[in-house]
Amino acid sequence: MLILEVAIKLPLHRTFDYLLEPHLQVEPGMRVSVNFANRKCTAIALQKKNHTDVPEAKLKAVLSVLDTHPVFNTQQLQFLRFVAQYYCHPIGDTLFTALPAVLRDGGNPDKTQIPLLSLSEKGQALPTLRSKKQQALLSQLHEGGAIKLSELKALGFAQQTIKGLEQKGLIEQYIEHECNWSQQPLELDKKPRLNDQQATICSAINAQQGYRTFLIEGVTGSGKTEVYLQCLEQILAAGQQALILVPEIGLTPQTVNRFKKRFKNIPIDLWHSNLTDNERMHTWRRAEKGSSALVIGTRSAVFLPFQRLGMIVVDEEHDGSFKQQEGLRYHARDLAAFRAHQQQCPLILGTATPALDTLNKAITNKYQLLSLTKRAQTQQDNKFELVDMKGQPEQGGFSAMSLHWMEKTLARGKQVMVFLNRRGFAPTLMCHECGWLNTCRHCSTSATYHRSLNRLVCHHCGEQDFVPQQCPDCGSTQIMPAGIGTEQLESFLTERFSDIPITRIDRDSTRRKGSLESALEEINQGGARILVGTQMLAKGHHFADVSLVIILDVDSGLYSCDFRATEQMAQLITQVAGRAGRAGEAGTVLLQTHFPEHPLLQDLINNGYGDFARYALQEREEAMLPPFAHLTIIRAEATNQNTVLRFLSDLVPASPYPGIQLLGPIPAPLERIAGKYRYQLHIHAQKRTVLRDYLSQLASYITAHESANKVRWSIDVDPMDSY
DNA sequence: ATGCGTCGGTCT
DNA sequence: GACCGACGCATG
Repeated sequence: MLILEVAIKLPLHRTFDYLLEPHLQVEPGMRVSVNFANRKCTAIALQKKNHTDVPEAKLKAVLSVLDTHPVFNTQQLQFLRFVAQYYCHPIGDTLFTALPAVLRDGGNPDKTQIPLLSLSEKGQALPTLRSKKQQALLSQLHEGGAIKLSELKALGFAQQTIKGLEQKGLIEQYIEHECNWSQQPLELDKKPRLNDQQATICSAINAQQGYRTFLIEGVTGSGKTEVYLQCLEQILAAGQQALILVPEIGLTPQTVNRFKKRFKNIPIDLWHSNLTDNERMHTWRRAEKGSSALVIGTRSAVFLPFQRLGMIVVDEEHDGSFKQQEGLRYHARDLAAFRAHQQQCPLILGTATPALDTLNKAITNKYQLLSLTKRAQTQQDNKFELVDMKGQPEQGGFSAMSLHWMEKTLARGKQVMVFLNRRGFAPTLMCHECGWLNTCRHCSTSATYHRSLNRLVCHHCGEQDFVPQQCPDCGSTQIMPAGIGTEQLESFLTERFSDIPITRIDRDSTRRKGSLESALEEINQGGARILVGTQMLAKGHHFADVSLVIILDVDSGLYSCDFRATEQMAQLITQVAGRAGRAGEAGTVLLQTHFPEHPLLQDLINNGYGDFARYALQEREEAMLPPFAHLTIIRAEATNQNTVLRFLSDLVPASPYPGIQLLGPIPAPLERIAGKYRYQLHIHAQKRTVLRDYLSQLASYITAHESANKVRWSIDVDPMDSY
C-alpha cells in the first residue's frame, strides 16, 4: 500500500495521509489535487510512505497530480520545514505563503509569458527625435536594455510615448527566448576605482568559499553599493545567480537602473508587491530555470527558488520592512542567513546603522564585521545641535531657536526638512471648558483629527466620524485640537512662512500611486523649500539642497515602552543626517528634546551611531533583553475580555519551566481595537534551543485548548514591536 | 479554514 | 412540525 503525506493550506500543525495509486507519478514538492473535508483542494506532496497509522476506512485517494516538475525542490522543502518550525507556523500555510498566487490557485506555471520591449534594428542607430519623451525612452532602452512594459511605466513613461516609438518601428515587443547569459562573458559599464577600504572589503568577500555572513557597517556615501556591485561581478562571471533584498521603499527605478547599467548583458528581474500575479509567476519561473541572473526584491523574494544561488545581499539590513507582520511572521534578513548557509554561499548585510541584533553577531564573530568609514566624495559630516525644550515656549511644535534656524536657512536659499512621526492634524480633540477628550468607540485610543477631511479618523480601526459642534459632556462649543501631527505642522508653517512653498510627505499625502515619486521630484527640482513628513521622508532619498533638518519628537524614542524605540530613533537620526547636504558643505540637524543630557543621545551625537550602538548593547545585556535573550509573544484577541484572559492564563504553567520566563497576560499596547480585546503573553529565554523546545510543546497545547477557536491568536517569534 | 451536524429557539 | 442561526467539531 502506497501512502502520500501532504500539506494543506490550513491553520493546523499537522499533515494528512492519502492513498496513492501506483500509476500516479509524484515526487515530494509537487502539487496534487485531493478531496479534503468534502471539498476539492490543492495540496503539496511531502513524502511517500509504505505505512500510515490512519485507519484504512478513513483514507482517501489522491485525485490527480498537478505538476510534472516539483514546485519546491528538496532544498526548498527543507528550508520551508525549517521556517515553519522556527516560527511555529503551520507547515501547510508556510508552504502556500512561499508560493506565488498562480501556483497557489492550481495554475499552470508554464503558461505565463511576459513580453519585453527593446530597440529594433532601426532603433539601435539612436536617431534624433522631435519628441523629448520619446528620445528619453530611446536612451533608457539603449542604456538599460530590454525591459518589461510595467517597469517602463514605473519609470514614468506614458503608454502613448511607448506606442509612438512602436509605430515608428524603433522599438519592438518580443517574447524572450531562453537566454544563456552564464555562457557569455560579462559586459560591464566602466566602474569607478575603489578606495583602499572598499578594495579590502571586496577582496575579503571575494576570497570567501562557502557560507559566511559579512556585515558592512558603512556610513552613508561611503560607497556600499559599489562594493556590492564588484562582489556580484565575480559571482555573475562564474555563472551563478544572486539575490538582492531591499526595503519596501528602497526598490526604486533608480536603484534598479544602477544595476542594469553596470551589468549590461545579463537578465535582471524584480520582485515586489506591485507586480501582477503573472509577472510574479514569470520571475519565479526564471529564477528556478536559472534564466535570471539577478533578482532585486522585497522581503518575500527570500522564498524564490534559485537554481544556482551564489550570493545574497541585504541592503539596509536594519530596516523594519524585512519583518512580515501578519500570518507567517518571518524576518527576511534572518531567513537569508539560513538560505546562504544552506547554499554554502556568502551573505552580505549592508547598512550605515546596523540593527543591534546584527551588530552583536558581528562583535561576537558569528558574522564578519567590515567597516567603511571614508566617504567617497569629500562630504563634510553634518553637525548635530540639541535644542533644550525644558521650560521653552513652543509655537506649532517648534522652539523659538528652531524657527530662528529655519529663517536663516531659508534666507540662504536652502531647503529645510522637518520630521514628526505622527500624521494627521492633531492626535485628538478636547473640550477647553471641561477637559472632555474625544475617544474612538471601538478602540482604547483617541481618534486623530484630520483637518483636511474635517473628520475624526481612528488610525487603528479606520472608523471616521464627524467633528462634534458641542462638547458631548458639558455642551461647550470650545472644542480644540490637542497635540500636533504633520498636517498641523504644515498648516502652521504655511502661515508662518507664507511666501515659502511647502510639501508634506506621509501616508496620507502619498496614498495615490506615484504621488510619492512626484513629490520627491518636486523637492529635488527645488519646487518646495520646506519638507514636512514622517519617517517616510527619511528612507532612501538624498536631498542635496537640504541643509537643515529638524526632528521634533526625539523624546518619543528616548522614553518608550518599546525597548527598541531608542535604537530606531538613533537609526532615523543618523540616516537623516547622512542624507542631507551637498558635498563640501555641512548641514545641521536640530534635535528638539527635553532631555539634552540623556547619555545615549549624547553618545550618538558626539561619537556617532557605531559608538551609540555598542553602548546600547551593554544596556540590553544588563537588562537581559534581545539580543542577549530570545523573545516570543503570544498575542490573542476576542470580543469577550474574559475569554482572552482565561485563554492566555491557561497557557502559563503551574510550575516554572527551566530556562523560560513568562510574563502576562498583559494588555496589548492598545487594549481594544475595533471592538476586540487584545492581550499578550511574553516568553523570555536565554537559550534558543530551550525556547524552541518549549514553543513546540506550547503550539500543540494551544491547538488542543478548548477555547483555541474562540480567540484569534498568533505566535510571534523574534517580534519587532515588543512592548 | 470550512462544511456539517447538533441544539435550542422561533415562526406558522 | 418545519426552519433558521449559533456553536462545536473533524478534516486522512
